Amino acid sequence: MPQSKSSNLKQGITITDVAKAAGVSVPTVSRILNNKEYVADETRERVNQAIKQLGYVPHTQARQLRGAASQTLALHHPIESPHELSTVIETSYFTGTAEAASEKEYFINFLVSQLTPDSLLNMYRSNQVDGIILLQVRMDDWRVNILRENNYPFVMIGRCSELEDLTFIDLDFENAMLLAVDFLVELGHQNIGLLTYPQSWRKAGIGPAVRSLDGYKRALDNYGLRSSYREIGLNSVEEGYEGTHDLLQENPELTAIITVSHLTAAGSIKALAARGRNVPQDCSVMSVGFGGNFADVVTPSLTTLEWSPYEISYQATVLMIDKLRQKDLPAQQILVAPNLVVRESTKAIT
Amino acid sequence: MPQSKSSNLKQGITITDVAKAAGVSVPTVSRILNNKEYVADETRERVNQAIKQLGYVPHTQARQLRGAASQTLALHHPIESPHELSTVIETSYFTGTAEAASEKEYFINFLVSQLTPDSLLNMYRSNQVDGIILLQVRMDDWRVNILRENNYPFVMIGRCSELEDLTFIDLDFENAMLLAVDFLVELGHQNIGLLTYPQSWRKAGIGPAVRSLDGYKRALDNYGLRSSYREIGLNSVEEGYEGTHDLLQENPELTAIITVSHLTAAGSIKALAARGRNVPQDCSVMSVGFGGNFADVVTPSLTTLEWSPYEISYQATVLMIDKLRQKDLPAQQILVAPNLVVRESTKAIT
DNA sequence: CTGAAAGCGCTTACAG
DNA sequence: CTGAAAGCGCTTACAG
Repeated sequence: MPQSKSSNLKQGITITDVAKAAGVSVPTVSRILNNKEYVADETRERVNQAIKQLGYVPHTQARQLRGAASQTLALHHPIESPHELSTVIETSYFTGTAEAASEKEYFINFLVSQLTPDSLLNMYRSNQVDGIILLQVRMDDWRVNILRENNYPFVMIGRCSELEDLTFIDLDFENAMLLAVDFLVELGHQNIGLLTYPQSWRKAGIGPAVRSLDGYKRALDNYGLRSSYREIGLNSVEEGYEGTHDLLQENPELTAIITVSHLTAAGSIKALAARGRNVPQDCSVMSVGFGGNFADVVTPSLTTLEWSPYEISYQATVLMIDKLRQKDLPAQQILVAPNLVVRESTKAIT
Repeated sequence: MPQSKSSNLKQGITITDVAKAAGVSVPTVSRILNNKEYVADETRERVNQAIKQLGYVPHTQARQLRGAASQTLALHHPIESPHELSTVIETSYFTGTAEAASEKEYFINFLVSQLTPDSLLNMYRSNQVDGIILLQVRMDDWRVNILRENNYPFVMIGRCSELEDLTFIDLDFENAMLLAVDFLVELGHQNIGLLTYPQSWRKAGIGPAVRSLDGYKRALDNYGLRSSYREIGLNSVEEGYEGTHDLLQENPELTAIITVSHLTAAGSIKALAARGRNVPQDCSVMSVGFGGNFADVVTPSLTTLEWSPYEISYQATVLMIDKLRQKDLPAQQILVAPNLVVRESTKAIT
């Protein structure tokens, strides 16, 4: 097929062309495009043939103009540097969201630019999005406050403190800690340490940080055990390494360590090795966090309590779309329990 | 602020409202919005005030309707199941692309649905996208063929065989293998094995698979060394584990193994340990692939030749946008060399 | 420097 | 069941 000049690329086939070719009016074509009733079968067929023959595709923006929705969602993680984003967000968040959106014929935008209250509202006002999925929600979150106030649709992955009428799906961190401690106690462990989220996160009211520590403390309380934890970074092996040294300095009796990321768990195992303690013979290590390939890469492979970011983001996206399509839907609030996957890094006390 | 009913949410402030408030005509507001010349300073100020006061934001779709571009890009990886996508694509691909697009005021869509020739063309015809960034390009790639034939703009991350007038950025796999072998030979290694991409990939003409093996063979030839490789999967520790056993079965003399993913490298180290060979004392292992946290998680930490998917996808997106903005730009063709990061898994022969 | 008019491609009432 | 008319929110020539 010979190529046409690039100048006439943009002016594609329009609905008018189709109408002409089929010998009908434009509204009739529109009706057929939108599967409305009251169209003669014979007409429908003629028009569909014209559509096929001309290779006609409706113009996305024109369809959205009639006061209609943009059919677009956005996913937002509040982080300053987009480059950093790669280290804190799982690929599966993107693919889960994209997949659900695609299935329901929505578009999805991933917001990476610094978002201000104004630019957030503008997303809605400019009809760029119909709804936004919020990640990394704080107990008191400005995004939630402003969207609620303006009555713009959104859902949270995570949750804030005032939840009335709000739709969210969250990982049940508190319960996860209870499960982790239960698991370890059952193996005979009595000295269980924790390497958890940074103190700054907890002070900033970031859910996982607050709830993980709460859950851990509560679990140890239940068993009458002594707590022993460090609040550290979670995105490097290094931090797990140092945190473990500090933890053992403070409490050398530890026979089990819980971490909140697979990276710090790896560091923990390395630090134990450096102190002549093999995992799992001399100390158990388990990680509470997102699944993925990390757990198998570590030696010994990591016992985990894990969530699937794919499933969660997929579900969040479905919640968002349901909410948009059914205005009167009551708020949905979902807490997801993690799956226990026992690998090699934990062992019963003998 | 009291909440309004959801029914009047959609009808936002329009350009007409602004024009009225400022006492000017609609085109005048439009000119100011678009920074055109010939506007009296006094008028401009009055209008800007009205805009601010009303919280006006232009309607995205309406702007795009005037025959204009959609200002939207898409990223496409050809995979059947979107769920699988999480395991083959790095987060940084998304964030690098999203960041570059955002900076240049483009939107970006990540295509996860099964794409057919028709749906691919429809993306352009419906004005959903102005251009597409292609991942995982095959030597003979139907997407490339069809887009080239229709003269629609695209860029590749990777490259096909017929490159005339095509813009791409690709990882230089062939050179990477030369560098890896150079590095190991310099450490005194003479028996260097390779765990590379699946044979099916190579047969399908997927670039990295073809070029990595070529590069490896050529490098060993240069040094007059014997080649010894296995074509395996690259997305699990397991496959590296078994591939290494097979490799050593065939050639027990190996003192160094190159892998093409950090996951298989981890498996390789585990397999060597199972055979009583410690890394790096008894055998060196190095991985040629994407950077990220994996390298540090592995014990011992992995020596790598690594690329940054963030940088590469960022750059690809810039190439795409440049191409769209400057129609007469000549094709850009960029080959990226990997960075050598020496960690603990390689060692000189003593 | 500014406004009246036309039009982008489509959909939605309204007649018939 | 189908078409003529109006309009979505904006931009682009064209006058003045």
